[in-house]
Amino acid sequence: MIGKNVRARFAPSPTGALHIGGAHTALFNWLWARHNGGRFILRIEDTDRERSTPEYERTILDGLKWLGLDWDEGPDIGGGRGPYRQSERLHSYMERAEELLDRGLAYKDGDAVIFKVPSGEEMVLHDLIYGDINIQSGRVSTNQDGSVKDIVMIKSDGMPTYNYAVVIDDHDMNITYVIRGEDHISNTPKQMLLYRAFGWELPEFAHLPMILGADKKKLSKRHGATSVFEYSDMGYLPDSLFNFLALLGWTAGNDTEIFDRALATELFDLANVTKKPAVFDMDKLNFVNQEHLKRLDPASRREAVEPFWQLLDLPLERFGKKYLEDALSLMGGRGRTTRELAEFSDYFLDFEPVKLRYDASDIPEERRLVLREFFGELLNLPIWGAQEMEEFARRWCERNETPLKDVAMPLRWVLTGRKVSPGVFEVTALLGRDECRARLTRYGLAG
RNA sequence: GGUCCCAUCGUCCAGAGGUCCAGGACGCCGGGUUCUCAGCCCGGUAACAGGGGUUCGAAUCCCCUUGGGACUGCCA
Repeated sequence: MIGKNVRARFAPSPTGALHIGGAHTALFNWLWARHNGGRFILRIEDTDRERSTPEYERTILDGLKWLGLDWDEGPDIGGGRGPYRQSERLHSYMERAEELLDRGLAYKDGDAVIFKVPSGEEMVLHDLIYGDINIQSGRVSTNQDGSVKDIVMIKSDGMPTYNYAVVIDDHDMNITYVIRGEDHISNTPKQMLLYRAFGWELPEFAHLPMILGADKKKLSKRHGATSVFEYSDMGYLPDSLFNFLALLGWTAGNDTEIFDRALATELFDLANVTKKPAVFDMDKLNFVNQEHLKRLDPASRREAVEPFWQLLDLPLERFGKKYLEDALSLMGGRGRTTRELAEFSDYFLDFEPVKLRYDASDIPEERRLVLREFFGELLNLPIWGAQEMEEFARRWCERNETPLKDVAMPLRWVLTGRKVSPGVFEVTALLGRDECRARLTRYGLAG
C-alpha cells in the first residue's frame, strides 16, 4: 500500500505533562505506525536546558503508557538508532554543523552556528494532509521588515535549536513519516532547506489539525484539564480518551464511532485526516466514555471504579469482588465516568454517607406508622429477592390503595440517601436483609 | 505588519460536479418504557460564511471578500 516502511515518531519536549495536543499527535503517529506494521519511535527533545526536567519526561512516558501507546524505540528501551534524548546526541549536531561550516553553507557568530538562508529558490512542501504548499526560500525566515533572516542551528550555549536538531535526528533515526501538529507547517520549510543543504531525502510530512477549546482558541490551561492524567483523575477510561482523540480530525468511516485500539489501527488512514481544526467537546467525550463503560466486563469495570471508591474512603475491603461487580452492574448506565459511578454507588459499600445525606425529617408521623407496617412485612419475606419484594410491594400497595412510589421512594431514600438509584428492590436485594433492617431501623421505620 | 493554513448543523465527522430542498454521531427538545434517574426505543431541531465566475448542472472547481488559526525566539 505504501512504498516505504513506516518509521513514525513522537518527539515531545519534557517541559510539562503530556497534554491533549501532544497525546493527539502521539496517537496519530502510533496509529499510522501500527496500521502499517511499522515502528513507533519516542524521542525526547530536551534541548531547552531551562525548562526540561527528568520528572516531566517520566510523566510523559507514563501518560503515553496510560493511553496505551507503546513505542518500539525510545530513551527508556533504546533501539538501533539511539540515543533517543537530544541532550545525548550533541556530538552529532556539532559534527553536522562543522560540515556545513566547512562547505560554507553556515557561519559562526560567537559560539553559535548559523545557517545561511538562500533566497530565490522555489520549493514545494508536499503535505500528506494539506496538499502542496509553495514556498520561496527567501520568505522562509524573515525579519520584521521582510529581509531574510538566517537560521540558528547551534545556540550560544552549545545546544542545537529545534529546527536544526529535528532534521538531524529524523534523518539519523531514519524517520520516514513526520506527523505533527499544524503549528509546525511554517517550520517545515526551514527544515527542508536544511535537508537540501545536507543532500538528504525528505521524509513524508503530514500535519495534523489543531485541537481547540470550546471558544475555538488553541487549547490551553484556561480551558481546564489539559494533561491526560487530569482526565484519568476525572474518571475517564484511557480507552475512551484514545477513542475520542482519534475522532478529532479523523473518522473511521461507515459510521463507526466507538472502537478499541485494534479496530482503530485497522481502519486508520492518513488520507482520511481532516484539515479543519477540531474543538475538544466534553459532551462527546462523556458520551464516548459512557459507551466504553457499558462495554466493559464486570471485573474490568470494578477495577476501574475501585480507586475512586478508595478515594471516597469507602470500606472496600469488606466486600467480595462479586458483590462489588453486582453493585456496578445494577448501576447500569448511571454515571458517565468511573468517578461518578463510584460516587453514585457509595451506599452499597457504606451506610455513613447515606446518613449524611438523609435524615427522614420529610416523613410525617402518620405516614411513618404506615411505612413501618409495610417495611415490617417486607423484612420478613420468606425469600429475599428483588422480584419477590416487588411482587409483594405491588400487592400490598394495591391492598392499601397506595401508589407504589409512595413506598418505593422512602425506601430508596433510606437505603441510598439519594432520590435517584437503580431499581429500589434490586438495591434492597443486593444490600441484604440485615443491612436493610439496620438502615430502616436507624430511621425509625422498622425494628 | 509579513508568510502560511483553514472555512458543511452549537460540536465532531460524511459528502471527492448531478443520486443533496445535504447524511451520521454528540448535544438539545418532545414522546414511549417506569418505583426515581440513567439506559433503551421512537420522533424532532439545526449547516453548505458572503459575492462573483466556470459549467447544461456546484456544498463539491477558480477568484475575491469576510471570519478563524498558526508561525514570525539562540522555545519546542
